[in-house]
Amino acid sequence: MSDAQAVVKRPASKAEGDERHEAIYRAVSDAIVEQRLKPGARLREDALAEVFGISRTGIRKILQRLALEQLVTLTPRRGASVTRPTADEAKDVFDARQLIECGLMPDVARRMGEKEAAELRDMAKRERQALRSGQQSVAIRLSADFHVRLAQLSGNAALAAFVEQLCSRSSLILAVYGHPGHLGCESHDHDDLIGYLETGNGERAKAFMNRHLKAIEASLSMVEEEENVPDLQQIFGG
Amino acid sequence: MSDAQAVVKRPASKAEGDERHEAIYRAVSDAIVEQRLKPGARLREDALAEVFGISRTGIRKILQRLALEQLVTLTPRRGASVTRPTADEAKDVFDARQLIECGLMPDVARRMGEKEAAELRDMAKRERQALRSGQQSVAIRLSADFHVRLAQLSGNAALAAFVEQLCSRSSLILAVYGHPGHLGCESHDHDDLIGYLETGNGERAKAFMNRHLKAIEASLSMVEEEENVPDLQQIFGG
DNA sequence: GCTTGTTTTATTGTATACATTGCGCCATCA
DNA sequence: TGATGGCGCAATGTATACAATAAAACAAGC
Repeated sequence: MSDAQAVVKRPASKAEGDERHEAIYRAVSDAIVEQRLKPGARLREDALAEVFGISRTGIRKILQRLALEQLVTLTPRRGASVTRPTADEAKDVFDARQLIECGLMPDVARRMGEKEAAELRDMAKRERQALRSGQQSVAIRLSADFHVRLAQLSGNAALAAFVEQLCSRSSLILAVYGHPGHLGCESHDHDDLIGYLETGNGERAKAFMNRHLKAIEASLSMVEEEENVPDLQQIFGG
Repeated sequence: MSDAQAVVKRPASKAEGDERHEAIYRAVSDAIVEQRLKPGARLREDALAEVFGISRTGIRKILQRLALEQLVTLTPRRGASVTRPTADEAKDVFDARQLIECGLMPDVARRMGEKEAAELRDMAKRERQALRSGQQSVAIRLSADFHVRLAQLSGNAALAAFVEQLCSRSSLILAVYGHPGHLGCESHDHDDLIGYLETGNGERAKAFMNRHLKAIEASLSMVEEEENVPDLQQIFGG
């Protein structure tokens, strides 16, 4: 195998295509979760294609994936935009998180080791730091990552993937219904939770997670913003 | 507006494209869930494109959606094939169903009305009939539909969609690890469950669903079929 | 001046063509 | 006779070109 003359022209032509797509997907997904792309923002295919240096074909694939995860909304002939969750959807998402994340706590407590606890504590610490230094985007991301990592520790990949989706959607919900400057997760909540899990107290952790999520949901102001010109609609709708 | 000469050639060129895609998606999805496409079956883009009369572009979109739902596996440069679930995945799926479907039972019992009960009874009846008349594919589908409909009755769209995915995957799992001729759900189990739900006995229904799912999982023979020539792999892997 | 109809433009939907790559067939050699 | 290497084919990955359509800008009439 003569590897001296082999690949010189394009190191990205081989199998990096998939990696690149994955990277672009994460870039867009991160921007949405970190609320740098706000709900309602339009995502034009041409613009994305130019920014990331690939064709519209690849962009469409990524957009469809994001649409299936409910992070972007694909309107026929109108294109893609960051999803603006409705109040109903918000309730469903938090109810789902309550059922699943709480239900997972006993398993997590059972599988919790020193290494895992240390990793979680590090995440919680970085989240607090980001919050203190005013890096809201970073804090939001770390908070979501914390919940996702927790679900992953349960050992159930299917549920972990679903929790990941729910956390991403929660970020959108906070962007729409949350009070500005008030992040969902209280700064020390996550540390307290780690404590319960470390001691193997699954039921305690479950109850705490329940309160934790309820507190986040309660902090939202669920006001569906009314249509700008609803008068005509009401006339015909009534 | 002279509409006499306008559109004569193709009445399907307008907005039916989306409907058509949805129909094709369902056709493939149904074939997989009903086990007419067995795990491991290859799904060539050209072949599907020709069968359904659209271009590969549309087929790829559908294939990617199915891949995100874990019904088909997309191997780079190798194409699509019906997913063959591993034993680990099977365990995760059934654990997830246990947590979610059982957790939903109280809500379902609360929202259960006469109309809903009648609909469920009809589904259960048709399932029994299909089972008796040897229509295995129909029975499998109706059984999955029953569980999905149940989840929908909880009122939580996010969880219902997830349960739908899990049920589809369960069908694949049964195809691989189930005993031939022995369907997952016992014929009268679903009727019993409806009874508990009708009387608003959510906790009873929850416990019954728990046993029901456990019974299905227990009926599987979890033998991972070993690789044909694993010796070399083990030498290098170890 | 505001509304309505028309044209223009910009953006998405679809198909097809080309490049790339994995796989099977076949010849050759031990 | 069996294994190995090369070769051709078939299938996917990607980009681009063309068609369809909705939004917007603009003009005309009430």
